[in-house]
Amino acid sequence: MSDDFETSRSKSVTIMDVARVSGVSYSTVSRVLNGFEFVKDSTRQRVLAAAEQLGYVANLPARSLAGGRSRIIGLLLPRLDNSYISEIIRGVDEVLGESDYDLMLYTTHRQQGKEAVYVRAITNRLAEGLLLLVPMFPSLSLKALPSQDFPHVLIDQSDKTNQSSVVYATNSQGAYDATNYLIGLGHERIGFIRGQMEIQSAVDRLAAYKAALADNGLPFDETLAVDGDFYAKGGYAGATELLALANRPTAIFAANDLSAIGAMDAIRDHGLRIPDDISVIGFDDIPQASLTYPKLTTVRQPLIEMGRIAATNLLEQIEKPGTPPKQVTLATELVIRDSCTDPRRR
Amino acid sequence: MSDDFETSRSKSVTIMDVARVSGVSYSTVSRVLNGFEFVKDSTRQRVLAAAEQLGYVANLPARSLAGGRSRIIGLLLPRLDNSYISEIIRGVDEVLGESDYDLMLYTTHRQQGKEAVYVRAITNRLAEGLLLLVPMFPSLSLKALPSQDFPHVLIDQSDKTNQSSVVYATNSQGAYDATNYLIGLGHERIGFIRGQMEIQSAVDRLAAYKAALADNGLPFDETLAVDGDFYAKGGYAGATELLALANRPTAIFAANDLSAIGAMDAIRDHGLRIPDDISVIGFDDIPQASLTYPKLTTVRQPLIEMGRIAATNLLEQIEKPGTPPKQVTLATELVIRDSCTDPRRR
DNA sequence: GTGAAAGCGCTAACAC
DNA sequence: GTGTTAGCGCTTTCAC
Repeated sequence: MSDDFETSRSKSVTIMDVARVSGVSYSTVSRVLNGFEFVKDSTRQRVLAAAEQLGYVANLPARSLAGGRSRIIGLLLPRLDNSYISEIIRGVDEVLGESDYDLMLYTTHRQQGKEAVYVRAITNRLAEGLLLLVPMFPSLSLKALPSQDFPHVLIDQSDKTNQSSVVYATNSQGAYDATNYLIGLGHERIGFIRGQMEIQSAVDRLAAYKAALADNGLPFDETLAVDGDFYAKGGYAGATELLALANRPTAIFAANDLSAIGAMDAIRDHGLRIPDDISVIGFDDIPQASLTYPKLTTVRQPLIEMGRIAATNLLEQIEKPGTPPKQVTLATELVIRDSCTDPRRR
Repeated sequence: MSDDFETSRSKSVTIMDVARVSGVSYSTVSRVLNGFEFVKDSTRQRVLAAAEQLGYVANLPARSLAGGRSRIIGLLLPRLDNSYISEIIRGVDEVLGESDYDLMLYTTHRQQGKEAVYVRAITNRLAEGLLLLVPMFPSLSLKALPSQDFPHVLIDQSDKTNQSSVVYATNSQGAYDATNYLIGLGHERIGFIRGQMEIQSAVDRLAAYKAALADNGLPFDETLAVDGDFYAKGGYAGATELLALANRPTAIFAANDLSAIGAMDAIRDHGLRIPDDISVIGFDDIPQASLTYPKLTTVRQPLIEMGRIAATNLLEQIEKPGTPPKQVTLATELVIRDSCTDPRRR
């Protein structure tokens, strides 16, 4: 009974306990635990042994508060409900798994605009670095950093100021390639389902679509570019709008794969075949893209790699203060599968 | 310049600052910030205004250390690389998003066996509660808890001791239903691709497969139950093994959808058609399952719901200490799509 | 090399 | 109702 009480309720072991057992002062224990160099080897061994024996585990809050390293990095993102984000997280996690940093995950949910509050909470002695996947208004988050020097990386964002490390993909080139591919196939009326236009990649992709049209001497028809939201639902609605057009398009370029998947559903619900009646192309190449039927042709964005690079860069900033911000832009790649064909073939 | 310095480098604002500005002691500030009742309304207003004006943000480590609420809950899981896990996380996140708890995500990666260390680190004043998605050796993690009373929930795990809150699905019933369905279709030689047998659900599913066979007077053929790993790779290998059999099965029941997807690839690579030549059924109903071609028939496990229930239960334990552990088992459901058919039809 | 002591920002008795 | 005070467990000068 009393034994039970001891085991379950006894306060956790602190450096004081380790100090007592190993017969040194607790500041020496702290030194050993932090890998401080100037400690006699025999003392070090003794302390380590005592810590091991006692099952010592550092109290992170105490360490953080005292100005030590928390070994926590924060990841701020809007939500978790799509695999575009999951893929990026995986990349981050892979890198963190090899280092010994832990991940604090913050999702802002619908609390849009709350980013600044989160940023301040995370950076307030909690995390040593921050990964920002804030598609909407990155500058708001940036301004909330305690200083421009606070280690941070913006993911899927390009930077106009060169003040922050960023990881981005060639959204413009990718969207240009996709449009060009469709045009090359023989399409002249290409619908475009937009992403959320508050997001930079959505803007870039739409602009590139227009540019490709123009470069090929094709007119930009306002009615062919419809609203979307980067989700299947918006893709469905957008495609439905497009299909209702008197002179409907022979191909649809959805701003991302999720929209494309929604669009495919809408097309099927209208009794049309893909790609025979209408071609569909997406963007991102999320894992689902290769499983759809027909398999979705899309523009691959190296999501895992983006997460990995962002994390690697962040750790570098943390380990080597003063490392200048780095802007990385990764290449996208057109992945041709089965959802597009020559419109004249039908 | 000096202004810049001020904004970016100045120490973060603490309750001391708020106290000074609002002209009260800092313990009063603490009271107001913690929603303590016995504070004069006018003081409360003054403090709140000062906090707002100064842009005060709580220092979490300090609060935790002082014994206050960290409002962090930990989620310990093996890895992030499949949507089974992503779905559960989404459920957790949904609930947390409505409360004001934040999520600390720990992935043990390959560091198998390290769970205990993580558990102790997380529970050591850092998090107020812990969600455990530790398929392998749950008891190891459980033993590392500071006490049995520490708020925690085991996800996708059933509990023999009734000491912990758990959320599980009816794996046995689900696997039984799947096997029965195949038998009802007319299959007599049904291959089974196992999951990792250190995991309880893998064991449950295999046992139920055997039970269904027996209940239908069908023999259990050892060579028909092959190794798998709950991933596409293992599913591919398992199916390949099955297809090489002299008297190969007419249907394959894969222990989860990822394995089933791998199996489908193997089947196609062997030049066979699904479901005409061979039927395939999975387990989980991850988002990809409805996108495969043909669409995968599977046993649906309510993953998001499991995450949601686990989080809800955890918060309840935190808010109302003394709440007894709760064992929740959710129903699985056979989702019939297009990957299975009558073997005599071919 | 190692110990002593201050303090990180906050909560929670305890006074008044 | 509100102020005073003692820690929470740790890092980090500063002595010796």
